[in-house]
Amino acid sequence: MGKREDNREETCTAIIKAAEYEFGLHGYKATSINMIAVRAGLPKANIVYYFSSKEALYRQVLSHILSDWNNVFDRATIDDDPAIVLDQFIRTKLQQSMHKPRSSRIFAMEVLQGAEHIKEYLSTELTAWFSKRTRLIEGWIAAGKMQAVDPSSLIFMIWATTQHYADFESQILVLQNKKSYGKDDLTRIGDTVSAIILQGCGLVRPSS
Amino acid sequence: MGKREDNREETCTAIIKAAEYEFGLHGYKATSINMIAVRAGLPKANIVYYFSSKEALYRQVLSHILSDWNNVFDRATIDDDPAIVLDQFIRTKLQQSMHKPRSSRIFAMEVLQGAEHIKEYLSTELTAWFSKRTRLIEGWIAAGKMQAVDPSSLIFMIWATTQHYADFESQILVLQNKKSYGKDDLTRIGDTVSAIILQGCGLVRPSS
DNA sequence: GTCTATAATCAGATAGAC
DNA sequence: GTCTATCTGATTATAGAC
Repeated sequence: MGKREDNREETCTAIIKAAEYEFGLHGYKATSINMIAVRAGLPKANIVYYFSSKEALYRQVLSHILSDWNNVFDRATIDDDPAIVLDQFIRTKLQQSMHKPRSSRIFAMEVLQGAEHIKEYLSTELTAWFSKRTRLIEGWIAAGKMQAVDPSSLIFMIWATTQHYADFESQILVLQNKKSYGKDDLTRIGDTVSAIILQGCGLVRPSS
Repeated sequence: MGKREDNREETCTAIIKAAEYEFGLHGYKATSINMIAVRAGLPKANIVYYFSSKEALYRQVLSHILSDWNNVFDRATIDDDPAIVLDQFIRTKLQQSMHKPRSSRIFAMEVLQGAEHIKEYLSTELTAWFSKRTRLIEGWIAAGKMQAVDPSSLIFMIWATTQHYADFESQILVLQNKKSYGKDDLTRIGDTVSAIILQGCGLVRPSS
């Protein structure tokens, strides 16, 4: 009995991983249960057996991705230096984006198509996170720690820029005549993006 | 005969418009020919009659979108003021993004899924445009008109930020508890984004 | 040229053998 | 628990009537 349950868990994990891969490549609708089954090395009926439906599996994949999205920014307070926090936030996001591009793409496609499956997450968890962070930025501005900027636009700008490298990877690689990102790319892009945004908010980048 | 051809052209335009709408809402795969037919007010066989296949219609929609994408930036030269050009570029892109969100989303989904249908456009037209623009920025930097920044990252940053408002509209509206963008949003966002990016490049925004 | 009816294919989900 | 075979429905594309 113990062994069986272990197998079940392992199998489920393998299926979610395969599903994440395929959904991240083709999107929800264009991914068939069979594609996932082939990648997981299982007959397609097993997929449905473990996750009753394609949509249920997709929801599992989504929540698996969202649970992975915790940031440095989460723990920042008004006493912290906005330059250090924002720099870290940008670099961490960029790293996530370039390290797990398929997760980012699944999320992007979900939002692009109306975010029907994650409406609740957006309107509860993320909204709470977002209003805390905008208030923190307002606090920094009020305390004279940074220039007056619209906090929402600033956060969207950081999200947009960092996710762009995952979501538009195919375009970027063509334009730069590359096959994949290198380690130097991550550094160069991080430096540029962080420099522009920090300086744009009247902040000085930490020298570390 | 003249009348018939006129009708044909009108019908084709109506179909492309309907297709753009539906593809922009659900993406390529999740949009059925029937959805397009219903929106265009035609029987679905007519869609296939005018555009031999779903994919051919999709390609038409894509090229229709791409032909619409000319920017202020296109005509800028080294003698222009980078502050004015970049400010205009940002605001125009933002306006396009918020005014035609579905076009932006079709393009985004296409790139997200590997850009198979527009590989040629990316590697010819867009690559040419891109290398011209990066060289222009390098020229400005060499001429001391702006601070040294990585030109590619700067362009990607502007693309990412401006498109974000179309592509992630559903997320943004939830987070800001709105039903749609207002005219004031366009102004506020344009001001913030332009201010951060220009200041981030060591430029002073034109006062107009 | 325009549309109805239909063929051919492929998807998600189920029933039931092992 | 695991897998094969099958059902049901939807989709693209075509054939052919008007």
